[in-house]
Amino acid sequence: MPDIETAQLTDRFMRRIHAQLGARSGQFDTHKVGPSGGILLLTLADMAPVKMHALVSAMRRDKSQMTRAVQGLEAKGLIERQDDPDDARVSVLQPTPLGQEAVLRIQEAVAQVLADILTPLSGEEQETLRALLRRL
Amino acid sequence: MPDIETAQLTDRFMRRIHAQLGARSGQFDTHKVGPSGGILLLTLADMAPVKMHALVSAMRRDKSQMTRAVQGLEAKGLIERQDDPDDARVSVLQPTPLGQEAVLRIQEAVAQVLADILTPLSGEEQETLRALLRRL
DNA sequence: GAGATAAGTTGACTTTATCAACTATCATAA
DNA sequence: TTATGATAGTTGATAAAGTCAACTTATCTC
Repeated sequence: MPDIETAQLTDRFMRRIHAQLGARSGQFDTHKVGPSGGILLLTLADMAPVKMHALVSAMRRDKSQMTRAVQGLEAKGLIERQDDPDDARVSVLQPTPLGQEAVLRIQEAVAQVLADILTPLSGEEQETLRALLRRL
Repeated sequence: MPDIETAQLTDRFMRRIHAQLGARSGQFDTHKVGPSGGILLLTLADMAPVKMHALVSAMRRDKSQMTRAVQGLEAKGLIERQDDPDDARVSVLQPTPLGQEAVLRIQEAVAQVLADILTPLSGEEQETLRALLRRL
């Protein structure tokens, strides 16, 4: 009884979110951070102040990719980095006020899209889904 | 109560599957179809015989991308296409015997990875997760 | 202090995704 | 029945993400 379906379903789910966000990106992605930069920014804001390697493992991205993504957000003035006083190797990241505004807009858009996609499920079921995913 | 988390969790989940499959791809991806070609092949086999546009909407990919992916699998001798007698525009796809073997190997690998990642959940919970995703 | 390890960065490259234009076929309705 | 519009698939060009290895600088451990 091999479970392939879960992977396929998850893939589809992700694609739907992605597609719907793309469709309305003009309305909220005022800084053109794109889907990848978007989730990064949200997660970063959520964890701020956060060190890069923490983000890398939290988001399961390659560190080289993270470097470039962070540089992008930094160049747009959405986040800023400080040196960690305890360890000269690490950068500590956090959103700028401008970044915070962007976060709010993106959050709202994502929440809306998600609410939209999740409508087939009751509130309770949505919570169940979240809870299950959280445990993985 | 904006739900951002579900998107983040799903993203992470997908990345984990992806990473673990990549790690052992040498053991099962004998035709180098890659992750994208892999899921495509599985889905295709699952729906076979299937028309391209059906695959496009089932997998939520761009049709141009689908064209190229299909050409790739075809060039590797894993799938074959026939003309639909009822409509000269459409191609009907299905795996070749060689493709079938590949499907089995990939299925096994995906199932294994998934079983691995889903261990924190009980069998019942895994089924719940699948059921919820299926309804989206 | 001498490796061994970790945090980031950079470079080169592959894989996916996106978007518009185009061909060929089919569907319909005046 | 033919003009019009839609659909299936292909191609081209380009952009966005991901991957992998090499490298620098700093920290840790013995």
